[in-house]
Amino acid sequence: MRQPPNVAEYYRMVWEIVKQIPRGIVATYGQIATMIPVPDGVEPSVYDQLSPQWVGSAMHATPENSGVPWQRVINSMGKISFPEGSKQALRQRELLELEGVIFDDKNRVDFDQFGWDGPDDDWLKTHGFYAPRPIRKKPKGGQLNLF
DNA sequence: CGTTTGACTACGC
DNA sequence: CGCGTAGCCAAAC
Repeated sequence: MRQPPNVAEYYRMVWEIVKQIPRGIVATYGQIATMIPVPDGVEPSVYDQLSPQWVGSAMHATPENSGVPWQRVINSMGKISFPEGSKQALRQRELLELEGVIFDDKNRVDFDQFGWDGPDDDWLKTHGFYAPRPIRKKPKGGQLNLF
């Protein structure tokens, strides 16, 4: 399945979540997927496996001028998921760099520095989404929050 | 109409 | 976070 059962509904949820990603921050396809409840009729194992691609499809289908910051969603390797050097990849990178996101010499973004932690619990509760799986290994800003 | 191709990720080396 | 591949299937060629 390259598309979820309820495409329109699923895409709507994806876009709603992506709109919450702050400027200068990036999230992964899989991260967005884990925030959305498994659709009825879909096996959880199947969902885990295909949902990241569904999110990718949702990004592909993002309407222009919809205000959805599609450029802030990249793959789990911290890279842009368009062929390197392609017009679309350059476009996405340009948009992110304008927001202050930095790419290393291997065209990767450091999640410890720019990774998203997800919306606040209040927003998640209100909209019925789960908190995303942690993408950063180190605390934000590398600060020490040990009391 | 058969083949290729995905805005992906987890997993095994 | 190196590298290759399975898993999935609608849609484009």
